[in-house]
Amino acid sequence: MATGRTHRPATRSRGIPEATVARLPLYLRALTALSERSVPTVSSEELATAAGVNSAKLRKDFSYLGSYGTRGVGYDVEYLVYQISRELGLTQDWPVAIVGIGNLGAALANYGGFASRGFRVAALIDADPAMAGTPVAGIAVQHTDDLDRIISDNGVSIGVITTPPGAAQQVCDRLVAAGVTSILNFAPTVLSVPEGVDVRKVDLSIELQILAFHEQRKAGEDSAAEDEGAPPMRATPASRKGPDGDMPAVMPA
Amino acid sequence: MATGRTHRPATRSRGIPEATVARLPLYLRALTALSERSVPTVSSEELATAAGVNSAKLRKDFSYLGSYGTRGVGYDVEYLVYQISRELGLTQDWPVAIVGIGNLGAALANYGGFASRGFRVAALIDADPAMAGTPVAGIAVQHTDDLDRIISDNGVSIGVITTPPGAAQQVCDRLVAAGVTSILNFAPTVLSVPEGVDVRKVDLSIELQILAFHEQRKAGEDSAAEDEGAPPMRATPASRKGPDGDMPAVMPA
DNA sequence: ATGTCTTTGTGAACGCGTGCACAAAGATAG
DNA sequence: CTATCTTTGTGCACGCGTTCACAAAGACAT
Ligand SMILES: NC(=O)c1ccc[n+]([C@@H]2O[C@H](COP(=O)([O-])OP(=O)(O)OC[C@H]3O[C@@H](n4cnc5c(N)ncnc54)[C@H](O)[C@@H]3O)[C@@H](O)[C@H]2O)c1
Ligand SMILES: NC(=O)c1ccc[n+]([C@@H]2O[C@H](COP(=O)([O-])OP(=O)(O)OC[C@H]3O[C@@H](n4cnc5c(N)ncnc54)[C@H](O)[C@@H]3O)[C@@H](O)[C@H]2O)c1
Repeated sequence: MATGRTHRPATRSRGIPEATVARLPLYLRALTALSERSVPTVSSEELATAAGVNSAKLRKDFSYLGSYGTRGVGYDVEYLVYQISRELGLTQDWPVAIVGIGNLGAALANYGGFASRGFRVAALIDADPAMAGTPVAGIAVQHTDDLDRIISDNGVSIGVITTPPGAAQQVCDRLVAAGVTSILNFAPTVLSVPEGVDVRKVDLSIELQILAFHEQRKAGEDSAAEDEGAPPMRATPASRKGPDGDMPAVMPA
Repeated sequence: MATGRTHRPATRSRGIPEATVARLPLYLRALTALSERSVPTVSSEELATAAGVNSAKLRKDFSYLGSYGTRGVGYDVEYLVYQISRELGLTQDWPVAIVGIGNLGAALANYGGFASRGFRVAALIDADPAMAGTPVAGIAVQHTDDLDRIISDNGVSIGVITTPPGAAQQVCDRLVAAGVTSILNFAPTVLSVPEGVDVRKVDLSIELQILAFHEQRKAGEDSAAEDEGAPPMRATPASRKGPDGDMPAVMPA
């Protein structure tokens, strides 16, 4: 088992804070909408409202990219769209491979907004031999055996994992070995990757649990002193187990 | 149009930091796996590795919940599973409604891990009349017209939005009006909600763009001085400006 | 009971992100 | 050209989150 980094070391890329990078797509989306309405310029206040952020934060974010605004006027929409697109690397084409074409993988493959910004679904890969050749979203599913070649041939550097949790680490290792350096992981698994590989995870279950936490707090504020059930002192509280298992799948021994 | 909060004011719930809350599900998942292997106790070091975090961070996180560890030994797995579950509100049942049963909505409805931790898909709602009555994942899809009643009848407080972006705000407003106070939004839209309503967003496009940014950086490190294409210098000189009339496009009127 | 050894719980320092508040910059009018 | 007005760009302070490092706490052996 590879002793890889689990956490990316807060790269602080070229002076642009990570938090800012995460907001750039938000600005870009709002700006694109303005562009489509042929709005020539926009103030930081207006744009901030559209993006749902503080205007000072937005100005500071833009200041990391350079001084693209005009005082007294605002920002030129088209110019800013171009600059942010370039900064995010959206002016070039990014071939993406999706591994695990089940419910979620198929939905992603069918997703139109996927390809709208330079991201192109270059390959669909699944371990099920029965799926090989079957077209999903107009693309024939290919078998895992050829993963290495598929990644190389298409120059894929971004991989999307939508396999069951138990297979995620293995798939991840193979993707990385084949040359993938960025992974978007939908499986509820902590992935270990070598230095230099970025992993971002999308975890529906975690999101819901965070919501539930706050939800419980809201409900508990009124009925303050609520009796708690007896905490099991060293007992088995009938742990409910999911059908999916939700296996973290990290560390075998 | 309601002037709702877009940002939750960093509630700082009962002294537990938001960052800690976001990690609790991660710990819970690792602990559940240990529990299924009948591992009785675990040290902060081991658990931290399994969850992919720093051990000091984990201990500090747990310290917010109370002193549940034993020095020299570690943490009792079962007990900790129970405590975290209770803290997250997972000991109770959370009926969830999914609105917009398309590619993504159907995938979510079919997702088993959804129901594995107290979250129960109570209703599927869509605006398409043709879908009304059609069973998806064993549940009949209901029409948007009955949204209000469906939410009330099932006591739904958590709503999931998987409609097209244009419909998201409207659906959100109706959900909130019906009593929903937590929303998980998959549509690429900035939602406005009144105070007291939590919104979390899952945005695939943003994740990919963040990956692309770092990917570009990695690639550009070697081929440093790359010539940029001609940036479009100021398209329209802008005669007419909409100071307040031009709405930023994200929120449909 | 005493000593040793392991691991927790936390004080303290540090760095990052956020938001205020304002001076500088430029547009626009007279 | 000068005055006024708008909006950017940023210095600064503050709070949150992270991490180090270690004393205290308990288990376990003798
Ligand atoms: N469906 C959802 O809404 C949803 C939501 C959140 C998270 N997830 C997670 O996403 C993942 C996929 O979910 P799903 O509902 O699509 O599951 P699924 O069972 O429908 O699809 C999984 C697919 O992966 C393929 N697969 C299995 N092992 C593989 C391997 N080693 N290499 C390549 N392909 C392999 C299977 O053949 C199958 O087609 C799971 O980890 C799940 O926990 C799903
Ligand atoms: N499919 C994906 O993988 C994916 C990924 C990321 C984001 N998204 C986003 O998720 C959303 C849904 O994506 P999708 O691919 O499932 O789209 P889809 O078109 O397949 O499904 C949308 C569904 O919403 C229903 N709908 C439309 N207006 C409605 C309304 N007012 N009330 C209730 N239902 C309504 C439609 O009838 C349809 O069934 C979109 O906003 C999309 O941008 C999808």
